[in-house]
Amino acid sequence: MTENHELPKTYAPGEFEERIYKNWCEKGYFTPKIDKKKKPYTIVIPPPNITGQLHMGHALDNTLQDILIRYKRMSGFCTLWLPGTDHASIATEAKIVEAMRKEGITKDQLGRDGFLTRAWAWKEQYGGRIVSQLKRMGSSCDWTRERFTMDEGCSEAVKEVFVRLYDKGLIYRGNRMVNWCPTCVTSISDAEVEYEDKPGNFYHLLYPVKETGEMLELATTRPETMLGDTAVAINAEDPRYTHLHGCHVILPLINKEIPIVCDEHADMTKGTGVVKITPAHDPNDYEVGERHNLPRVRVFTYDGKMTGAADKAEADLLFKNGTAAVGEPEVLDCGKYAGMTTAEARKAILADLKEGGYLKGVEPLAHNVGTCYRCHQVIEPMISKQWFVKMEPLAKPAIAAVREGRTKFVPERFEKNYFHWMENIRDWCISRQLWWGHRIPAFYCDDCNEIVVTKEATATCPKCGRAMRQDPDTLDTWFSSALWPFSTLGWPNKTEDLDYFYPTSTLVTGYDIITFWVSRMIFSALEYTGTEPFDTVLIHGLVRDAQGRKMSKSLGNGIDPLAIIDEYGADALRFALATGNSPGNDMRFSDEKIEAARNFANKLWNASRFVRMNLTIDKIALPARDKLAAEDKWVLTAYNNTVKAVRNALDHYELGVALSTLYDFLWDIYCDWYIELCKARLMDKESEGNGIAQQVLAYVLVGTLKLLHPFMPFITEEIYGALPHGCESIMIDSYPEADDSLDFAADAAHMERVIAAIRAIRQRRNEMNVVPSRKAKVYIETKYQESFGPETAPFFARLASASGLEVAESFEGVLSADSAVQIVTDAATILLPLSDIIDTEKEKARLTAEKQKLVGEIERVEKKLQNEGFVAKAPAAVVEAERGKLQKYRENLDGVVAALAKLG
RNA sequence: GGAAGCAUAGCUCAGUUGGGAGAGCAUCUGCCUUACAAGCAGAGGGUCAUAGGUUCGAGCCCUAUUGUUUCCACCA
Repeated sequence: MTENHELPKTYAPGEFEERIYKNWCEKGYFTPKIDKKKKPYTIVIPPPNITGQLHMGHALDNTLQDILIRYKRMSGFCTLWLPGTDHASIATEAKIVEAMRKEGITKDQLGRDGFLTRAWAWKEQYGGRIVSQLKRMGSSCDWTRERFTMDEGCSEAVKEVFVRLYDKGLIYRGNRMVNWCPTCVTSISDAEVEYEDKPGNFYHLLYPVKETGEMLELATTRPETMLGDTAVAINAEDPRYTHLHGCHVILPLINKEIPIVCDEHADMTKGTGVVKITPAHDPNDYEVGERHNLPRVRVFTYDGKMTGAADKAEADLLFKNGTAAVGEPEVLDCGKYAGMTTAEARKAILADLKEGGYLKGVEPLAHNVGTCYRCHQVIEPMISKQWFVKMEPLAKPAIAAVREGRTKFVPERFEKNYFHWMENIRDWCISRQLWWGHRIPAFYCDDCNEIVVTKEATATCPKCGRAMRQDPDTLDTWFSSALWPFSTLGWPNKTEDLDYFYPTSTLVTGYDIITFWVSRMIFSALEYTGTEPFDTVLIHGLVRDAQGRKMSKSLGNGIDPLAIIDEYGADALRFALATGNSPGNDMRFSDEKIEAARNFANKLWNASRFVRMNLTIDKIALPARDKLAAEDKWVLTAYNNTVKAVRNALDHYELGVALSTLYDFLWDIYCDWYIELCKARLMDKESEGNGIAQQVLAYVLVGTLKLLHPFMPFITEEIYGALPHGCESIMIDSYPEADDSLDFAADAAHMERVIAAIRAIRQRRNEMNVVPSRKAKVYIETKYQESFGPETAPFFARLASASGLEVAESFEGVLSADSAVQIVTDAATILLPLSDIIDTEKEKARLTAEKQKLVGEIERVEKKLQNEGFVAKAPAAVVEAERGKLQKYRENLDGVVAALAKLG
């Protein structure tokens, strides 16, 4: 036990948060010692991007994780919260390229090695920033185990997985339709495409039919793709076009003959029922092309321009020397359009179509177009040679794991999202045309087209012995994130950490990355480790601004968590994020919320200061039960109920509920009532009661601090250190457990009567505008005289402006009705001799109104109790509670009737 | 087109086995009552979106409707 210290007068979190965090680190509290006798509890952090700064989403995510991990640590688990960061390939590369652009340097000028050197320097510079920001939040991560998705171990795991999947036939390379971002110059996966509504036009074109000479009308939103058309489709059932089966159209502008095919894709109910087919630049058309064996003609370059002679020559060479892979598209020399951007080409082509009489009309049309989730530019469907993961065999066990409850989502409804995605899954495009990331471990022989996939850094051709060339592409950043729960614990090696801490316990993340990340971790873990990666996925929502808008850079409405910490303290920030937050729901962050949080911290601080000031004991030990006063038993009962409620809420991931339970207990029960009730005993230094009050005050306070510690780690540690304490730090002390020997429900009822009387007196005095400085004697007529013993007199004096207390069965003949205000509760009638301000008529009216109300209540309850269905079917406890209510109402009514009778 | 969430006090939101609705902020009244004015004591304010249903009993469960948000798919 360290020496107790005084608490400064004002709550100033800036004074102690940093010191406390440093001490925790130095003591090594965050680093678990593997103990086979203890149960492990593991959380792996969702690794923030190295490009990032801490934002409110991180703050929420990490607050929730820290609450769980601290709760479990104090509950005796061997806890590991494993931190780390993500290389975020496309996001980081984009930032570095942008920085280089400002210096006038391009990637090609720098070269791959030069670029990577620069990227690692970037990582060194910015990667640590977010870590130090997490520390300011109070996150109790084990920093000795910090990882990075591109560190040696994680990279090893990535290679291992790639090779295994390739050998198993679950990774393949092929020409497929992919989402292509011409701005980032890379493919992106389906999950990375975001659809946005953009205004556009519907262009009605006319294609001449070769055999009949008629003009066939069709509509398109993207006329610039027409040069790549290799067919026109109609529906076989469409009576309008039966005569065209087997015919051809002449593609305008380039006079190319292409067939009319019958395909289900052509929808008779839409437009003219005719659709142009561009297999190289539209996913649906691609499939039509597959079904009808149509040629694929590419007309766009990978950086968003129209193809020209050089592009055609390059592609033709592949076909000529036989190195073109299956599905390789032909390339068109777009002639006069070559080199134009797609936007320029659209304009030029439309002008030419119009001139040739091939443009029938234009109508405006708002439509949804896919955009890149990083740069928000329109994505271009392209045929491209990429690496894919075959998803179906991997998805099946992942679906079963959740369906069978081996991994649970909280709240459960997110399972539906998960199933929907998993059950409709398409193969995962994992190659990216980027440099920053895990390079694909595939090697090619330029001579004999041999492919070798290996974990080695180099390869020689097994056929001709020539040195092989490594694939220049890197892997989707989520490929390494998918391995995070086990790669960080040492997999594929059999490490002690992996053996003990894996599978992990809880994953905490936002609903926005369930498909990107959570689902991929689940199928990856099942495939490689044979077990699900975590027991429970706790999903939280987004943090929005005070108006409910998403926080975003473009709106400029982001709130910086670090600025909040500077102004209000990390505990206040954590409180504001945790309180009222329910799983899966978005929340708003506002000044009012953070101020309320800070006020609560201040309340706790001052209550503790008060207790500390009055403390002369140096060890906390609950006094013998028979020494306890009624108010002690009352507060201990409430405290014990709070322990139960908080633990129950935490065990069900209802962190917000747990916190508001603590808020209510600390503020309403402990501060507003119990401390006030103790003041009399505390002032009387000589009495036995003084020591008793100290003990109970301290016991309940320290217990409450421990309950609060996971939510507000700094302030609770600081106060704990100033009070008699059992451990060198609150964070390694034990979390309170319910103790039913502290349940004094029967004795607490006495206190409830006193409190009800005090409340009634205050209310009456307030209504009558009696200032607190005017004291009045309190006469209590009651049949519960043992509840209002002489020891309660100071309560009335202090809390109800009483100048004295008299208790009797009746004061008939002592006080007349017009000389005292009559206040009726169910346990007592209270008389206040405030004769000069009594208005008898008003008193009558008030009591009559009360009587009416009580009669109504009694009728309602009686009716309920006479209902046979209710008495027979409702639980006994509910029926009993109703009977209790009825009795209270009746007692209350008797009092009111008697009071009225006295008034005449 | 498919799915999900939300709709409760003026505002922001809690309300988990269905048993007479709560908090914070705001408003009004009165208090420097020696821990705290970032506070204390009180007050007002709600057909729990609408319409049905199940039940002895519905804010909570079921159905439909309206408004709103989000996700997924598609839009030639």
